[in-house]
Amino acid sequence: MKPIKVTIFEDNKHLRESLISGTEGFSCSDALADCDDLVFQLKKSMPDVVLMDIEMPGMNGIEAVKVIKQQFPEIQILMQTIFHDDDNIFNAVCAGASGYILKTTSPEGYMEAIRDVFNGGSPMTGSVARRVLDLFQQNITPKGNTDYQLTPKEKEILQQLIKGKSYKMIADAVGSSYETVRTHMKNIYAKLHVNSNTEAVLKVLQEKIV
Amino acid sequence: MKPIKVTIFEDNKHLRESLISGTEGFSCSDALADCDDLVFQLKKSMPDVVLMDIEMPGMNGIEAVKVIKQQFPEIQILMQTIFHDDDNIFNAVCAGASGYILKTTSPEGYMEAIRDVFNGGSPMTGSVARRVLDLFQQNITPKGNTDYQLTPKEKEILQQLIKGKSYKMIADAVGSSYETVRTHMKNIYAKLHVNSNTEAVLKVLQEKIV
DNA sequence: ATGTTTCTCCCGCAATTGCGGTATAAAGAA
DNA sequence: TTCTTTATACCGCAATTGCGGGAGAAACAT
Repeated sequence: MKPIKVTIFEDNKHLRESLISGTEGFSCSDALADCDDLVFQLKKSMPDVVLMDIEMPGMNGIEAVKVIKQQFPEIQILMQTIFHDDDNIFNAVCAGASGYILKTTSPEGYMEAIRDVFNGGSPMTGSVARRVLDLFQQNITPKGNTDYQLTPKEKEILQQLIKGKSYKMIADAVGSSYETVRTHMKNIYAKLHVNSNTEAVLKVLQEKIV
Repeated sequence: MKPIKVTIFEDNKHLRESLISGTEGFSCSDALADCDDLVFQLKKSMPDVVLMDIEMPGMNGIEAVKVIKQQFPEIQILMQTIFHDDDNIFNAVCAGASGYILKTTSPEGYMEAIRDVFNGGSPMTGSVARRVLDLFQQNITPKGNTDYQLTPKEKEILQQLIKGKSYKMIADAVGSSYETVRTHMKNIYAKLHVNSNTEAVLKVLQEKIV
């Protein structure tokens, strides 16, 4: 088992450098006090995980996340901060950070979090998770308040339609004849008050019908 | 400080009932083995937090979440499960659950999680958080990773197309002839590798082109 | 000066779609 | 039982779209 290579961006880097280097299964590929030559440094050390301080001198930690994710999308980024500043954490998450921990976290917690991001997880506190969740739920549920009284079959056909299929393909997919699909489509158009394929697809996607 | 009122939905409910009742700052308002009369039961006990098992007899735990959130949006729901089944957890989160813990969680972990959801947090494991995060970032970021080399005019036409307009209407909108629009569309189709109006619209919307 | 790209426009033809009918059978409600 | 809804299926015709060409003008790069 190869050790997880970690690069640390932190003001007082020596604190955690020894911790990581001294723990089984981890290796510290680099420890930097600022974000100068960010890309160059990372190219040299090529870490699996970056431990990034949100409060950095010079380049902002969140800016750094953006740069890293753009240049090295495969590197997992774990944010750390002294404050429990939801806004910053939230921005970092949007920028591409995969997890977030407080600096008050125990050494074991640190290693656990690093292992978690490396394995594709996103360790974070409940309050951060909630903020992400709220925005997420808001985005996926713009409330299909309008009811178009579509029958099950009609919805089934619409689901195929919004995959970009033609009537023939839909007929095949839902097990009805081509002509039957056409009949259903006529009824769907009437119910949705549209008069083209495209309009129907747009209405379904935008109003989250089916 | 009033105790946090918790209602438990679980198969072997007695396990946790005593735990919650016996802990300072918590009270168990109810403990139910199934989701019969869900709304009636909740009206009676009016809990702050619902501890819901994802694997429930009768009504599915996720369905229950939907019902509860619709009827009592202020109740916080904490999911619990034996398995680490990302799909179910993910669905639960979409349905309105605010947090998620494994049943193997320690008693202290349980109380911590309940306190967390009550206080507006969303306790969850790293892997669930990651799934939510991924979908979230996908919906937020312009996602311009794919470049189809569309010309300005082609993009302009696509913008009209995703409003549901026909070629004739587009021609009018962009100030070109019907035939010109058709020519552009041909080129667009070739660049996007699609062969129908619907597919083009879907690709543009999904990949946030234009 | 020459080639490339972009925008422009037209023709033709096949396929698909939009819309108007008609019609039968099963299921459910009145 | 009769009426309504849903799903099934077909016909015809007009309009639109998809795809194959060709072709000119302007802008831009080499």
